[in-house]
Amino acid sequence: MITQKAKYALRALTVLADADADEPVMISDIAAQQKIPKKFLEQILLDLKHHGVVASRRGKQGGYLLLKPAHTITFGEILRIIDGPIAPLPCLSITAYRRCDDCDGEQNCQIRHVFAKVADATRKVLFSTTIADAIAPKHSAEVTRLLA
Amino acid sequence: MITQKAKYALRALTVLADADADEPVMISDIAAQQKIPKKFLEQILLDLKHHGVVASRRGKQGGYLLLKPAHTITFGEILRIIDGPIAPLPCLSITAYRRCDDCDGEQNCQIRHVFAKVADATRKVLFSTTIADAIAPKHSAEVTRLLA
DNA sequence: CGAATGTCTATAGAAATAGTAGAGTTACAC
DNA sequence: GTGTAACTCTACTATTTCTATAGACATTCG
Repeated sequence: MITQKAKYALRALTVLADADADEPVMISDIAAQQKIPKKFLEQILLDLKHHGVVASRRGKQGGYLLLKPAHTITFGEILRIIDGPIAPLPCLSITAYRRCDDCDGEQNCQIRHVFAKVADATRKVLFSTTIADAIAPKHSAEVTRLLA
Repeated sequence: MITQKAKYALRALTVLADADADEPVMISDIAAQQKIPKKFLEQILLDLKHHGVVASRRGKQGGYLLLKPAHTITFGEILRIIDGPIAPLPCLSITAYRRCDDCDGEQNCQIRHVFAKVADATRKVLFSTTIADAIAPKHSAEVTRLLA
């Protein structure tokens, strides 16, 4: 299961992707439109900002906007930022590798082989699907094919 | 990430699969061999027993054994028992479906479409890989093909 | 009988999740 | 140049989940 926070993040990004590229969208508007607790959303967007996904303008007429085109923002990228590693086992994580202290010998680990396949399959989907695909489902098959 | 508990469960099952089909293996032996806290493993095996995966014998010369052949016990089945739903979203779970209260209209949910693909890909691997595959990695490709 | 083994329930500490609170900073409008 | 509407940042909290541990009980074999 992905966290609620990740779901909020992805939905917030679809709102930004739907908006004019140069028109900031206020946190309150995103929160209202997607039924996200406003203060919680603040944290999420700030996090995304610190990771270079979105930009913000302060003060009146402020708000958030995408820092790069929607079709370059993948689901996998966002999930990594919000929920952490994609991999089902620490010893299979690309970004946060950690040895399993209870299994000796990764080559021999009977579990690892199976979950390596799971991780591959999951990554294939998550990193070939973008925010742009999400807001234009009709288009997604085509984009997926282009990125394959 | 799968839980430590699920990892323990899968590893314990590989031990049972490796043993003689009619020779019960003691909890202590499994725990020692796989470095699993014994009392924790007790709970896990009991849980697996209640779900019809393993059987047990009490008293001296007691222990646990598989209730069905190793090649019929899938990773997905075990993960469901120990960790719960496979699906990344409650509204995509087969065994524990729950409506997302914040998204109105599942057909329109932009997130759901993507994670449905993730769920499919994950299930494909998890339910076509068995404990038998885990203990005989060389054989796994063939079995996977047969089950496909 | 008695010792070895599984059964069951309860408890507990640590971490993660899902928020909430509030003081601070910036920038536009007037 | 002031006020106010917005984002920024840190801290706090309640709830749940995870990872065990403890101990009394039941069963079986020798």
